[in-house]
Amino acid sequence: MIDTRRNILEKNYEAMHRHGFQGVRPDKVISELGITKGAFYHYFPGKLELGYAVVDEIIGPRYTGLWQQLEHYQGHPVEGIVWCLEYIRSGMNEQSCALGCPLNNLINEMAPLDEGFRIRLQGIMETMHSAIARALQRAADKGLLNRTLDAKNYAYFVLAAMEGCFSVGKSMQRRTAFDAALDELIGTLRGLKQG
Amino acid sequence: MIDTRRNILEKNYEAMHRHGFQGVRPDKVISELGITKGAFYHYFPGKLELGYAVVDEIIGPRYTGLWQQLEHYQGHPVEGIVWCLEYIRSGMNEQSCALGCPLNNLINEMAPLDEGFRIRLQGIMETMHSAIARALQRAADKGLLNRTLDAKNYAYFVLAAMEGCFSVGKSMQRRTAFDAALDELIGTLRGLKQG
DNA sequence: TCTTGCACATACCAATTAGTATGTTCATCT
DNA sequence: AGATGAACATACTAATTGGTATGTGCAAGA
Repeated sequence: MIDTRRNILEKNYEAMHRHGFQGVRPDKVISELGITKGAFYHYFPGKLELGYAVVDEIIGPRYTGLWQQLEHYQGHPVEGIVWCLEYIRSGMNEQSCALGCPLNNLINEMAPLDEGFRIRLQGIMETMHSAIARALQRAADKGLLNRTLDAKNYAYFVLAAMEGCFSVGKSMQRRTAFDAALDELIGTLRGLKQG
Repeated sequence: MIDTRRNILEKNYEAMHRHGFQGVRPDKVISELGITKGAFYHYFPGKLELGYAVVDEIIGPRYTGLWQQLEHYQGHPVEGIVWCLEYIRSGMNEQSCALGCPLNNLINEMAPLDEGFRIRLQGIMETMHSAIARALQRAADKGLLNRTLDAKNYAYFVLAAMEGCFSVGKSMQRRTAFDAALDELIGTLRGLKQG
C-alpha cells in the first residue's frame, strides 16, 4: 500500500461512522484492509489513540475547514452560513443521512466517556461556533440584520439546529425529514436579513 | 426487592444513558443492584430485548407523555411548545446536560445498527413530530401565526433544534451553551406569533 | 400434604477483544 | 558486505462478554 497508516485511519473512520467508536473492532477493519495487527500496532499505540487520530486528522479538518471559509465569504454573512449548510447538504445521500453526522455521533457517544475525545470534539465545536458567531457579528455590525441578537448565543442555536437535522434525518431514515428541517433552518436564518 | 424487573430496567437505563447501549455491561449493572445473572435472564431473554424494554417502558413513555400534553394545552399553541421545552429544561442539571438526551443518544448510536431499535425510536420521534405539527397547524388555522408555514416541516425543525441543543450542551459540557441555544429556539418560536 | 412453578442464585463456558511478543522482509546507510 | 531499522506478519494470551445449564427456596393451589 502507498500509505498504510492513512488507509487504516480512513477505514476505521468509516467503521466509526457506522458503529460508533465503541463498536469499532480494529481487528476486523484491518483484516478487511488485507493487513494484520502488526501493521496496526506499528502505527498506533492502541484503539484509543486511533480514535483520537481519526478526530484530529479526518473529522476535525473536514468541519473546521468548511466553516472557516465563512471568514472570506463575500456577500451577506447570513448567506455565507446558508452556503455552508447547503454544502453539507450537497455532500449527503440516503446512506450518509441514515448514518448521521460523524461529529454529532461522536459527541453523543464519547464526550461523557473520555476526556481525550471530549477535548478534541469540544475544540472542533468551538471553532465552528466562533466562525458562525463572527459571521453574525459582522452582519450585525454592518446593519445587515433586521433585529438585534447575541451573536454567540445565536451561533449556538445555529449549530444545534444543524446537528439536530442529522438526528432527525437519522431517526426517520429519510432525507426528506433532514431536508425539511434544514430548509426551515435556512428560512429562519434568511428571516434575519434586513429588508 | 419489590420489583426486581423494574429495578433492572431503571439501572440499565441509567447505564445506557451514560455508556450507550453497546457500552452497557448487564453483568456489572446487575451486580451493582446486588442481584445475579439468574434474575436478569429470568426477566429478559438477552441484552437486546433489555434495550428494547428500556425504550418501550422508560424512554418512550417519558417523551410521548410530555408532548402529547400539547393537545390539551390552553392558550397559544406556540406557548404550549415553549412550555414543553421549558419543562425539559427544568428537568436538567449540569450532569444530565453532560450526558445528553437519552433519546438523541440512542438514535445516534443505534438507529443504523438495529432495526428493532430503529423502529421504536422512529415511533417515538413520529409521535413527538405529530404533536408539534398538530399544535402548529391549530395555531395556523386560528390565524395565530404571522406567516404561513408548513406545519410538518416546521415541526421537524423544532425537533431538530431541540435535540441539537442537547448535542451542543454535551459537546461544550456546559449548561450555558444548552441554555443559550434553547433560548434562541424559544425566541424563534415566539417570533412566529401574531402581533 | 404434595406438587407445581415462579423467582432467583451458582457455576460453568465459548467467543470475542484488545493487546503483546516475537519473528521476517527489505531498503538504506556505512 | 554488513548493520540497522522501518514496515509489516504470525502466533499467542489474559480479560471480558454474553449466555447457558442447573440448582434452590418458597409461596400457592390441588
